[in-house]
Amino acid sequence: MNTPVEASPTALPPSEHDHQKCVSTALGTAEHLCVVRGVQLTPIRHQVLELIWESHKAVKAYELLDRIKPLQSAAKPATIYRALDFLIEQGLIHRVESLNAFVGCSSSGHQHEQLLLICKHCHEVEERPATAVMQALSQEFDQAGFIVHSKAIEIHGICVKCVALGDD
Amino acid sequence: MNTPVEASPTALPPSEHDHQKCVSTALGTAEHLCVVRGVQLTPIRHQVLELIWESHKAVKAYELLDRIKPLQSAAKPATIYRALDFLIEQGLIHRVESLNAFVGCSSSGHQHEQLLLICKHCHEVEERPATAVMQALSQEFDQAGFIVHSKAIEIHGICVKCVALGDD
DNA sequence: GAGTTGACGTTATAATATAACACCCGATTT
DNA sequence: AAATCGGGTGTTATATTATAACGTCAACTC
Ligand SMILES: [Zn+2]
Ligand SMILES: [Zn+2]
Ligand SMILES: [Zn+2]
Ligand SMILES: [Zn+2]
Repeated sequence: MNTPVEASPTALPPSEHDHQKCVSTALGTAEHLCVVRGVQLTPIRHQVLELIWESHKAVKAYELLDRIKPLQSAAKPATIYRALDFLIEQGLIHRVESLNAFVGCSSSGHQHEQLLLICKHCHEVEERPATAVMQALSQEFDQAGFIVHSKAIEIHGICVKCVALGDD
Repeated sequence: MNTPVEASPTALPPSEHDHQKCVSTALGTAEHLCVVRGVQLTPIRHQVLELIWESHKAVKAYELLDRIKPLQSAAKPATIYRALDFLIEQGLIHRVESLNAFVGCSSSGHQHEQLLLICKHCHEVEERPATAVMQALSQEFDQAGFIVHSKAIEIHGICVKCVALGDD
């Protein structure tokens, strides 16, 4: 019961939802965390984060490059990759390994390394804490004697919204 | 053979183990499955599978390309990627998404989409069924209304062998 | 024996990512 | 103030990973 500020950023992910709120919450949290941590959310980094949050879909690095050029005409691959590295380090975005793409983290500052549910139809990515899964995983690691550094749990399929639409 | 055909292919993964047995079991199983399925384990595909099984480490596509050239001097990227596509389709290898690399499947023909434990120190990949985890996952998907097509569960850290050696 | 299919050869290029070095600027030190 | 330092960025080049497109050949089929 510790954080009043970051109540429930994007509990429901893709639906008819107030996406402006997703964006403003994500950016607000990011700004706050960076101040607290004494790291710089520079204009470039902020813009990249904003571009990533334009939707709940995972975005490719070169797509971001194209989209940031109107704002940063000098942008080159390194520009984007450096911003992405920063945002990942700060836990503000996730890299989706199985897509070589990036998606906003909807629980920045909270528990990380959640499940990613990736819809093949609408391409949106839903993040879920899945505590039961994580507990089972911990037991598995203990059994295996494996010391975890990081997890990538990426599930591809059809999201509930698209299932409802009959797209499978 | 003194054991039933697919008894325990590589239950223990990286240790002082009879790796020749890993290899011959994997290749034998592959040959058998391809016959049963009426698909062709051509020389190129067989060689690629063999090269992948040289160790329990995940191997890069271009590494395979270099290593197959002595045998197939005409080999080009497409040669390798086509063989890899086939082997993945047949469930004989896994693509390790977070490494852009490939590793032999130690339970070909059995249940798939297991946990991959990837050691940052020795780079070996251990595959585990982790049934408790998979059950918890299924429940999670039911709750989310998500229809699964495929899973990539990749855990990075230090394996039990390297922990024992004090490398963490 | 014409048509179809699957595997492979070959060339080219696309897509993803990093290395290396230079410059700027603001903060700290002298 | 001058020197120093570090973080962020600009810039060029290159490395790494992956696919597209088209041709050939051999086997199988009708
Ligand atoms: Zn939203
Ligand atoms: Zn969907
Ligand atoms: Zn072995
Ligand atoms: Zn290890």
